[in-house]
Amino acid sequence: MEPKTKQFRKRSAILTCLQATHLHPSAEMIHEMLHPEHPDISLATVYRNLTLFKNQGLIQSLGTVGGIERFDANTEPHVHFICTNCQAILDLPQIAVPEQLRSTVEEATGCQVGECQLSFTGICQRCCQDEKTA
Amino acid sequence: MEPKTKQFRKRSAILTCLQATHLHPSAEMIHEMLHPEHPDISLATVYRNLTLFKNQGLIQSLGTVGGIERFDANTEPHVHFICTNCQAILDLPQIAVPEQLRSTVEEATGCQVGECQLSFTGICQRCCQDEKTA
DNA sequence: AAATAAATGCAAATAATTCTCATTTGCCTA
DNA sequence: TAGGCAAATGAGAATTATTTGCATTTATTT
Repeated sequence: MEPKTKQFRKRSAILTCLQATHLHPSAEMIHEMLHPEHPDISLATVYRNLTLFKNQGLIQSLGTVGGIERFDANTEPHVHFICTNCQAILDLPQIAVPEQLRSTVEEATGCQVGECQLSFTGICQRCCQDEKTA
Repeated sequence: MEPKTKQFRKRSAILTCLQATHLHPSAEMIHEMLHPEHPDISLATVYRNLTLFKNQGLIQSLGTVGGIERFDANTEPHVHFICTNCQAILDLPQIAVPEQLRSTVEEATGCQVGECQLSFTGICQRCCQDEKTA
């Protein structure tokens, strides 16, 4: 569903790229992934549109890994595994986010809870294998 | 328990400061908190020692909030609330970390799980009140 | 076609963190 | 006690992810 006008071609490309990948990429990763098809998209535009999408609630930030912010087009609450060796971020659809805790937190603290993030860190399967080989 | 030698006075001061606060501070916050008693501790030393403590497992990083890394001397798994308005980080001792999920993750993915982080974001009680007042 | 508004590229600015290197400090040994 | 050594530190430069200013392009509207 290409946008009718050319006005948002680059913007759409950025969002589509993020929606199409499992990599939970950084701005620069997106910029590189787009380069073959859209070599005229600048890194600043990627950053600007990611900020825009974030404010619109179209995407979410997963925070920084190794000092670099990572993004996810899946805004449903779900769990992540972060490899501290290769910086890969994997979805863990096997694990449920304890959504019912939201109200527990609100009652216990008087805070107004928005998001809930659950993530595990460690060494991913691929890196475990590579360690053995090396 | 002041260290026997003067060698680690500054290092100890940094760790003690982090252990004594609930604020989950950044490097700069620690630097400022230390300033009255230790005006001769440089920010670089705070950063260096925090990195050291982290590698030694004496403290943990909570990731970045508003682009700034925050630290916690409590390395036990526990849950946090992060206020997206004032950047405060609160402990949520009322909520248990789902530790048993660790093995679930390992079995489901073949990853080697290290840490588990559960955090809620939203508006803290104080900021909720301030909104009404303003 | 002109006017207007939004989107973008480029390069400079920003800011948290890291690094370099000279200096200080404490410890160990002769 | 003096001298040597290694670790720790301060100061500021360097690094680097991200943001911003501004001129230009692009699309829409009149």
